[in-house]
Amino acid sequence: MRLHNTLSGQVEEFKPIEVGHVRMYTCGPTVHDYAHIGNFRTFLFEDLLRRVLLQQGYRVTQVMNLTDVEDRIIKKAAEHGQTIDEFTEKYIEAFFEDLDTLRIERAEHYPRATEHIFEMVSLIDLLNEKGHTYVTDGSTYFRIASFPRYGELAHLDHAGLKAGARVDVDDYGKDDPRDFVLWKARKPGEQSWETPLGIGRPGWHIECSAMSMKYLGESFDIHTGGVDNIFPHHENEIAQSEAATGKPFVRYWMHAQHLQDAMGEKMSKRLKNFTTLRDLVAEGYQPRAIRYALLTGAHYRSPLAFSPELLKAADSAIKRLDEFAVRLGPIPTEAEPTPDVRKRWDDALKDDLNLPAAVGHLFEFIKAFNTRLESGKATPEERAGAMAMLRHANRILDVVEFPEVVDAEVDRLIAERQAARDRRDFARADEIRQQLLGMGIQLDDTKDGTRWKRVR
RNA sequence: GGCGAGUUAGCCAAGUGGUAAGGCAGAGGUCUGCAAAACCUCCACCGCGGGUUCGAAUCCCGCACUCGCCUCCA
Repeated sequence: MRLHNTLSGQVEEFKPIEVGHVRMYTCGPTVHDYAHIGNFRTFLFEDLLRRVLLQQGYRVTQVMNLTDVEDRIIKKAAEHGQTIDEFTEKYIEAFFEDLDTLRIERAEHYPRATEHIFEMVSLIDLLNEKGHTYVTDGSTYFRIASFPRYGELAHLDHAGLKAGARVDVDDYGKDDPRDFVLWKARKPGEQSWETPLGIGRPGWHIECSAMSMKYLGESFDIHTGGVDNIFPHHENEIAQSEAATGKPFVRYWMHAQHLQDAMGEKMSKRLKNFTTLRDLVAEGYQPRAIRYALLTGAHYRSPLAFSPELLKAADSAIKRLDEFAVRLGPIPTEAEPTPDVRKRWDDALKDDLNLPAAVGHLFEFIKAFNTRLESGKATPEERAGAMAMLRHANRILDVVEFPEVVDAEVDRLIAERQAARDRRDFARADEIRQQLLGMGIQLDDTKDGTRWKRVR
């Protein structure tokens, strides 16, 4: 298995620290609003990574944080006259609903920042002891000058950082503009925690270090997020984690590219050019088409422009997969996937999660196998293998609807209609077809007889 | 200004040295009581200009354009 590592900028052979067990931390949502589909592109990339690792036989321990204390949350909660918990509850709930809608597998842990204040304070304490911090007006800062390797992940050198640095955009004082805040002193009206560091609240970056190390250890395998997290968030995580433990923090950093709007601009809350999952579902798009579009529309490291056309193409492609399943019919699933196709599929995914290529191989196979089915050459064994292959692929894609095994009533009506057709009573035949359609069953007449499938 | 990614058919997209996967859309055909599906066929000289090579979308140089990051945005 090969994965792209932002640290080296290269695709590298993946080897977990513990043989057969992958520990990964996936940066989760800030629950100040509904997540938009750009956010979900990243979460789907992480779902892909998780599923591929599992399919490769790894045990996976995945942690996804819920950032529930942050500037926007504090501001909005105050505007609503609510506590942080009251305000974020709705969006946390919505987030999990959205994960289900997109069939994103659950991680093992979803730690919340507000429930790990103690761990964060402990970590900051450790940084204090080791001389990486300073305090100004009750806020604690990380001194970047104390961590020479700073900039390694984002490939920025200190000089470059200085050139790009702006002066103090927030209200907190720093010795050096590059430094970042670990603990923010309480400001009037803000929810705060009373700790040995003073009354205040944690900075953003420290939560991920504290929570990832709590659940995964001081060194773990994979840490993911959107590319916008590379700098400063992940860079800061490395600095504070490694400064505290003296150990390598993360071995493989993986980042998903952005989803763009139809104009090719980054989708973001700030630009107000975003779409939520809920909007799309309300517009009548199938969730599985959204899943398919975001997952296969482009390799995860390439930008993807989102458009209605993309969704429509996804919808049609899924229908083709459904149709293939219907055509193979309800058959046993114990068979092994068609070997050569399986190999091409697996190899593509093992090559830095190249799902677009894998899907290409799958469709190539489907096209060829349809030809065999058409000519009547496909053996029952081959059909079983093809079905197993489709199921194998669908363990990653999770978009196909497989035909149900039997439905006696449907079979009876189909037989009755066939009898009508045999005596050329097409009026009766069409009547039965309409009747079944009313039951959500669509009939397809083929050379091999009549097939049926459920329609929406 | 610094760093990085990218430019492949109408749209999306894979492809890192041997003369372009796949999906969507489109055209024609086969099949068919009808419908739908399926199948077959057709549809790209890979941003521009040089260079290396027997041979380049793939390597090198230059140019153009797009996008991202450069302090709390997945």
